Amino acid sequence: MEIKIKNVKEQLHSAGFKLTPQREVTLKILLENKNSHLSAEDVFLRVKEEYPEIGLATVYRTLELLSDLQILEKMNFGDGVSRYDFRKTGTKHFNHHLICVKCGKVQEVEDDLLSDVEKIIEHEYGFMVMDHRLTFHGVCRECQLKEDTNETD
Amino acid sequence: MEIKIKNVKEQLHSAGFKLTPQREVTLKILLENKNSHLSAEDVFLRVKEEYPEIGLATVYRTLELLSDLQILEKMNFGDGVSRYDFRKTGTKHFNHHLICVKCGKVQEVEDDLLSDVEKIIEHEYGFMVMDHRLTFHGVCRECQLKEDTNETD
DNA sequence: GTGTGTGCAAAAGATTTGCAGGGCT
DNA sequence: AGCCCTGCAAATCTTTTGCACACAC
Repeated sequence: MEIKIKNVKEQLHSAGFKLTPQREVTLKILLENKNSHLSAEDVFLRVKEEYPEIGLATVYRTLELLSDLQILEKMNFGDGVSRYDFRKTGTKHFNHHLICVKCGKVQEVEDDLLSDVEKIIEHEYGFMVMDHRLTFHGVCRECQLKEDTNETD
Repeated sequence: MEIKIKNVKEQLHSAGFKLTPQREVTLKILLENKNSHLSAEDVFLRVKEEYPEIGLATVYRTLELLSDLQILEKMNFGDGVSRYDFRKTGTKHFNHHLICVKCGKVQEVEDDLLSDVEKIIEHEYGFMVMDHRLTFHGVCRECQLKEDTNETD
């Protein structure tokens, strides 16, 4: 369940790559911000605090490498930047996201709610589903409460 | 059901904008390529054939304007470019997309398959859903047939 | 010494913006 | 005249790439 750096190190080695200090710090930051869907820039800034010599290109290369190895998932919420987070292993990596249009928070939904929908797609459209992305835009619980209290919107 | 330029013209006027020749050609191209999910560049190149003086910035501005007016929907399939298509009016604009990883074709699913899922999200997560994006990645019927015939992949 | 990985700077690609000019009212 | 709209070029932003150097085996 828990992702460990040691674990990733083995995956890197078995694919012929090394766990360099830069990659290790990057991984550490990602582990500390699990489910935060950081952008490359976000990761870069945080890694830089701990490893100031790092270059943005290295962060991009690391994020791409880890995505290729299916350790990270690269996703895109339509705001022009790619965001990265650990790919869930147990759940067939079928996560959904709830994006609050008020506060911008991104919340994960780990339940797989789409198996029925997928069956329909496969039967009705003859489309063999390999993966899916589901994003809901709306207002999160906290912002709904805030709105009720403070009607200044 | 059918979108007409005249109709859009009225929407523009009531919002204080004009239907310029550039905007009209852009609309015409979009109408001719409904459900094709053209990128700004795609639209630009096609408009240019008919209206060579147009600038790319104008196309961007038109696409943004029409998206603001909820005539177009701006979407993003994670390939780094925004794509545009008419927003479906009848269907609560809840369309889903099937993206074929073999041939790149994007197919529309107009059925609303998510009303049950949405209820779960609202009840379980207290999240007020306003819109959603659902994309399936997989292999379309045609490419599956091609693969069966020609096992050269 | 061969190869991988890095930092920097430059390049590339998509989109936005500043500005002067054009047309309509 | 005033205002909206346009084309062009420049600017911006994200991401990728080229290159020389460093480090490991």
